[in-house]
Amino acid sequence: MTLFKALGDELRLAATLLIHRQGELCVCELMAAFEAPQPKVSRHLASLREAGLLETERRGQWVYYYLSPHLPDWMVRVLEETAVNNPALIKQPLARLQAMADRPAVQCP
Amino acid sequence: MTLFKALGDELRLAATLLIHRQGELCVCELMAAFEAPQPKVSRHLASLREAGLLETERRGQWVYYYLSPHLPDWMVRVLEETAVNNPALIKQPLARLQAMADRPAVQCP
DNA sequence: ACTGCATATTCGAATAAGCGTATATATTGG
DNA sequence: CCAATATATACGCTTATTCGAATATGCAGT
Repeated sequence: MTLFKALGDELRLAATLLIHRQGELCVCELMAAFEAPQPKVSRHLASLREAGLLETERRGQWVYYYLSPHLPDWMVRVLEETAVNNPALIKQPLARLQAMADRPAVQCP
Repeated sequence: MTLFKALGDELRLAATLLIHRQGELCVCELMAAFEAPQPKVSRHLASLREAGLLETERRGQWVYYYLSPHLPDWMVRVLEETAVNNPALIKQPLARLQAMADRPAVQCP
């Protein structure tokens, strides 16, 4: 699966941008952000990982997804170019994420 | 069809990059460059046009495809970033194009 | 060990993409 | 008008994607 094929699905694209923006997110946060059923989110994340875009780290019951540190710089630039010029893609998901109650590891102590 | 979906097919991606690099190309030149049957090339070009990436101009019997001048700058940057970092994508097609005999409007008089 | 929660995977069905063959349209030159 | 060339489209078929529902796995706390 090539980069563009991986980003060709809107959920995968928006999830990738949201994850990049937030540093890392777990599956349940993405479910809330996109109001999508769990298997759907999980499957799309799996294909992003298989495409080499994301990596995962389990912490307790949660699995966190983050941009692969091995992603070539130009791919990161493509993502950032896309994010800057398409804020609408993640606007609502970001709002829902921030409004989410009981987020597992909120970054602000 | 979004940008990334349009570029998700390898022929569409490579054809777009080749067209961008060459300024414009007609269908028969792309057939030669990619050694692909005419309906296949034509269909993929049509979907790139429907996606807003390409526009066409008929000159005589030939229909020339070129990057849409209305393409947002960031999309052009994405294409150029991709081209610079993936030269292999169009290397052989470019060689076949340059080796092509009887090209319709060769640019060097 | 058992329960609950988070995540992953499997399965079958529905939909969409892509392809080759055949055919249609457009243009040029007799 | 006719033939030849370039391009576009329609059709039937095959293969990929995507989905929801159900099930499996993995970890935490009791």
